[in-house]
Amino acid sequence: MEIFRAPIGTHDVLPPDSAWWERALGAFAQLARRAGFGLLLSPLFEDVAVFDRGIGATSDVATKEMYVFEDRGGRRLALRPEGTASVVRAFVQHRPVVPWKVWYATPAFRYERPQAGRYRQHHQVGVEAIGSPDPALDVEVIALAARFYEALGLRRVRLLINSMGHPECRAAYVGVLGAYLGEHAAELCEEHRTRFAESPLRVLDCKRPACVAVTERGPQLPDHLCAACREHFAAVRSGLDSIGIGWSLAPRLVRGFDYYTRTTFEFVSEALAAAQNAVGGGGRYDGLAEQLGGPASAGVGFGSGLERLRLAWEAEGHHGEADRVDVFVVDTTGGSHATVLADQLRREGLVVERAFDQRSMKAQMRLADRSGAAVAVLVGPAEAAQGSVTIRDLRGAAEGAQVTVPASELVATVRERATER
RNA sequence: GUGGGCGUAGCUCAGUUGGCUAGAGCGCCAGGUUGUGGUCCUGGAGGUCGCGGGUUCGACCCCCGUCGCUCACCCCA
Repeated sequence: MEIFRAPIGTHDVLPPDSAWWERALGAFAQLARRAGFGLLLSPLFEDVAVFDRGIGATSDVATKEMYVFEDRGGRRLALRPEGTASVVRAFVQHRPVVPWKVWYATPAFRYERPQAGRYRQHHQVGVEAIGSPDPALDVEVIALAARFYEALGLRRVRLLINSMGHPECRAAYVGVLGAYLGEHAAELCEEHRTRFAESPLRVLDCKRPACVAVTERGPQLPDHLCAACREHFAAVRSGLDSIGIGWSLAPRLVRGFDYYTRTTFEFVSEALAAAQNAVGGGGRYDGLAEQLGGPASAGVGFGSGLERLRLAWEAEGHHGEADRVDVFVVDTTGGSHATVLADQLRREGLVVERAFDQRSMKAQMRLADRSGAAVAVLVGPAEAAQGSVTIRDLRGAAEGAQVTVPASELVATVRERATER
């Protein structure tokens, strides 16, 4: 019999590692709600065109990394490769009151060769705010991301920001950049030497030393913005300053999706190797809703990869903690008392574990110890006969001490002893 | 899609120039006399040596293929 494995590039997250995921998702949900973002649930797959038109039919993600399939009705669908396009599609479909602020947590799929920090299915949390060009919204979105990383305990995450302008001023810049690259074509890397004209902006993103040397001396995006875009960008930066969020200007930061306008940003972890150091990113996409058939609507958002965040978190020296157990019920009379006692204690809000399969007392005590429980509640023939329970401290100063009390005093006694640590 | 490294118990790995019923540590299970965990001691379960083919008297060890894992490039979270 063949043993099945998770498909290539995918992975299971099991306890105790999954405890970190619970904390991360919980922290994100709380921050998003505090900032007025509501949860959006949307389908994992969409008409391929949503992504083609959304993230740009020429981007790598759309051309060679999408999980495209046909359903039984002949519809061409794709598993979502990122979060934003689906949200904007939902916006266009439902036309909610603006600004529409939503958060999401979702898997994302990209058909590419897996490596460290890169998977075929990864998971993102993010927010989108659609319907307003106000730079205060850019600030709110970026701040949410920054506070999220802080909440996770990440200290070595840096914010890089840039502005790509609106379509007109960007087009003007692309013209200037293209001309400049043409003059220095011979100095570019092998790939871009002949291909720079197809997409001059992509050259800015090239990490090869040759291209970096040329582009860092060339015309810079922020210097070619129109007055309105310049003003918007300045407002975003001063907004970040006003709440103490540090940033670095990254004039050559051009993100992989075609929909970005004006503000673009990326959070990178200094604890991770440069190849996969981006833990989150986003920006404005003021033309995207229109692209998907909706009204002209500004929008801004970000997404963050949970696997990357976990890697960064570990690289910063954090380590996982097991799920906490408050009480372990040991029952040597067959297990029926444990059923009743565990239920009673759980209804009191305590985290309660117990043994199964009628194991020996020694085995149950060993499990109790390994569970990390503060106290064990023991029921044997003697307790069962007299309607009492024995409560034993498993850790702390009183470790090893135990008392036998009437069953009616179970909750009070456990509370008193379990909360000491 | 291209290239490098690796594939032996649940996990981390040993396994001598191919040759006795394939090992260790950890983990797991059970004991160490009277109902009580952590340390210690003893014992036990658990492996088609990724899979298929080839060379050989004989292969975990050599050759070929294949699948998988991993790292890198591209790009991204």
